[in-house]
Amino acid sequence: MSEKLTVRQQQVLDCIRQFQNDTGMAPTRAELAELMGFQSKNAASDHLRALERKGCVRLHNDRSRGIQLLDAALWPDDELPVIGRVAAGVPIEAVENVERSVPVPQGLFRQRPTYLLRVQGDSMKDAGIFDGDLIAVRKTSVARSGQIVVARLDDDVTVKTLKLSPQGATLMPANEDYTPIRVSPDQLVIEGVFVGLIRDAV
Amino acid sequence: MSEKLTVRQQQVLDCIRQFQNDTGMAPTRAELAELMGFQSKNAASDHLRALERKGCVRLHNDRSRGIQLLDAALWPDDELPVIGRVAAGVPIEAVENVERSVPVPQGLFRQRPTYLLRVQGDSMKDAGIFDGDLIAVRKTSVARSGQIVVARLDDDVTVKTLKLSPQGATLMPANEDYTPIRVSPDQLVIEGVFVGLIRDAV
DNA sequence: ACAGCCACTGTCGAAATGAACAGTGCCTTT
DNA sequence: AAAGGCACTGTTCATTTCGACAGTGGCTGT
Repeated sequence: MSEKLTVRQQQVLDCIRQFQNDTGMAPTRAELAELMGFQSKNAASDHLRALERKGCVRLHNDRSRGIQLLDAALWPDDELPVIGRVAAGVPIEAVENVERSVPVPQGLFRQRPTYLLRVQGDSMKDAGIFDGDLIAVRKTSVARSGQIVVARLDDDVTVKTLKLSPQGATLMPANEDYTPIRVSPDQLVIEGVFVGLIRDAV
Repeated sequence: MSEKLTVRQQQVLDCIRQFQNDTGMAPTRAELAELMGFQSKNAASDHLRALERKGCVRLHNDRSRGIQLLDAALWPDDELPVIGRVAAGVPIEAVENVERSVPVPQGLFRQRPTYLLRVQGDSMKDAGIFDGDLIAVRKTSVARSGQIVVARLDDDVTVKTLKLSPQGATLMPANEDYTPIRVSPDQLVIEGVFVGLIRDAV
């Protein structure tokens, strides 16, 4: 996107955000200078111009407190694809699999998901993951023991809790009607890790 | 919440919110008058004073654009408040209860939620609602049997499945360690219905 | 060495803004 | 019938606020 901010500029931006959070309005140049400890209001002006140039902020000419935070630019909420049924042998993110797409704002989940996956079956119901739920998945090929992962097993995509032990890897369901699946490391392909869940009530 | 607004006052409030959404700042009295079609900016001033008196807005003296939208009026288009701990006796949406706010895009849930509620306890774990989850709640005072509702019982807020029968209402937990709660209709206050869920993995 | 960015101090005038004062007419409640 | 809230018009005035101009010193890349 735009240029990187200097440390000072980031501080100024945070300061503006804080002020706006507290008072519901943007600071004037004088207030900003006061908050940042500047002797001159022009220091604030300079910073604002820099922030505008770098695309973080929009300044409305001749309007008091005319500082509009362009957080949309900083935190773009892109549309994430919803992966429905995954066809055998096809990469999980292939277009054929995309059911629709949903806007997911930055910050909704602490870890940014790469895509959403429509859950099929209730093998994870004791972990609160139900048939039809959307799970937010961060694409990665490594996972720690205990994480809920999206794994591919012989062209089949499944969601399970990963257990790693000296004896090998196990994919644990969270439903007593299902049995754990032992896998050899070379057979197991991690597609991503579970970072969140979205459920839509009927 | 405080006093009811007149139609005109509601229009003014909406106008302010719209302006703030578009420009990132509150309107001046002159701008507000222009937007509302007033010939005199004092008309805007009068409305602002009324809105302040009714608790919808806070006016910062002698500060330009010093209009701070309060509580319910504040909640911008797609930012929903997250209600954390609910203090006894306090309306559920009171500012004191708001933990933070989270952007929730239109269309993420089929029914638009009014707010998000942080779940405490695991009384609904068999329904896939876990401790710490955020549930999306649509504010309403009526609910159908079988819906998951947010109910208030003697200053206590609880999430349960509502069962209505000729004998009365029952709040059903989804966890065998908890027992159903029978309530008389006059004792039961429905705060809203469950329309969705957001979970953030650690 | 010199240009260019960064991070400031200090001053000034013009435009933007809030707030107070003085009215009007229409309601509703008492 | 009087009182009070609501919804405005119209005006003036003190402040606030922005934006432009004039400088300083440090640091970085070329």
